[in-house]
Amino acid sequence: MGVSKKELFTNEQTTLADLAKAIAHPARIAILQHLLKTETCICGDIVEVLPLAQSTVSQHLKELKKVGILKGSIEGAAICYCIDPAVWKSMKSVFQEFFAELNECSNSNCC
Amino acid sequence: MGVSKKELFTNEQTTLADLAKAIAHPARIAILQHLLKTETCICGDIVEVLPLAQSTVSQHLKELKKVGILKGSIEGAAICYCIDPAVWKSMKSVFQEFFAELNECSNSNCC
DNA sequence: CTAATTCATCGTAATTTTGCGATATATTTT
DNA sequence: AAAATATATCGCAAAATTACGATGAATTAG
Repeated sequence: MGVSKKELFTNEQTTLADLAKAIAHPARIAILQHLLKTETCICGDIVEVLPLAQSTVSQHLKELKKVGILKGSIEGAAICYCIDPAVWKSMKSVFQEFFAELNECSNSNCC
Repeated sequence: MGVSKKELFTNEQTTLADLAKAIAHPARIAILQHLLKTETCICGDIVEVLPLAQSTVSQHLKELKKVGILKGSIEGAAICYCIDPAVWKSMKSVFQEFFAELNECSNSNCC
C-alpha cells in the first residue's frame, strides 16, 4: 500500500525532499525561469508562456506558493507573482549545504 | 487525464526537474546522507538504517541509480553502493547555477 | 448594472509513485 | 549439493501527481 511514511524521517530530510519536489517538474522550472529571466514579477502572462491549460498552471503555481518560493499579490483584476528572494536564498543554502557534504570515499575496496 | 507533457519543455528544464525528483523523497535523502556521513560506500546495511521494507529501499536505490548519483558494484555476496563524485559535483553545479540566477525584482509596483 | 477578464477551485480521469510481500537470482557458507 | 545471505524484480494496492474542462469569485470595463 502506498502509505506515506514521511513521519518516520527527520525534519531536515522531509524539508529538503519537499523543496526538491517543488522544483521536480519542468513546468515549475519553466515558471521560475520565466520569472528569473524577466527579473520582475509576472502580472498575467504566465499561462501564455506554458503549453498547459490555465487550471493546470494554476495548480503548479499553488505548489510553488506552498513552499513559499512564490508569493502572489492582488493587482487589480490580475495577480502578480513574484519570487520571494528570502525563501529563494534560503532554498539555495539548503541545497548548497546538502551538496557540500561530499568527501571522497576513503574505502579503497570499492571506490 | 494525467498525460505526460514533458516533451513540450526544454532539455534543461526536464533535466533539472529529473534531478530534483531524484532527491524529492525523504528516504532517498536519508540514503544519501548515510553515504555522506560514513564517507564510504555501503555494502549491505542500507535497509537497516531505513524504516522501510527491503524491496522498497531497493526501489529507491534504483531511482538514485537512474540519474547516476549512485553506482553499485558487486562485492562478493553483497553489493556496494557509492556516490559517484563526478555526478554529484555536476548535480551540485546544475542546482547552483539555477539558484544563482536570481536578481532582485526591479518592478516597484509589486515587490 | 452587465459583460468581460483574470485567476482559483472542483470534479474527474489517467499516470506515476510509493510500499509491501513473495519470489527470483547470485554468492557464500556449510 | 544444500542452506543461508544479499539484493533485485514482480505483482498488486493505495496514494499522490498531473492534466483538463467547467464553474466560481473577484475585479475592471463598458
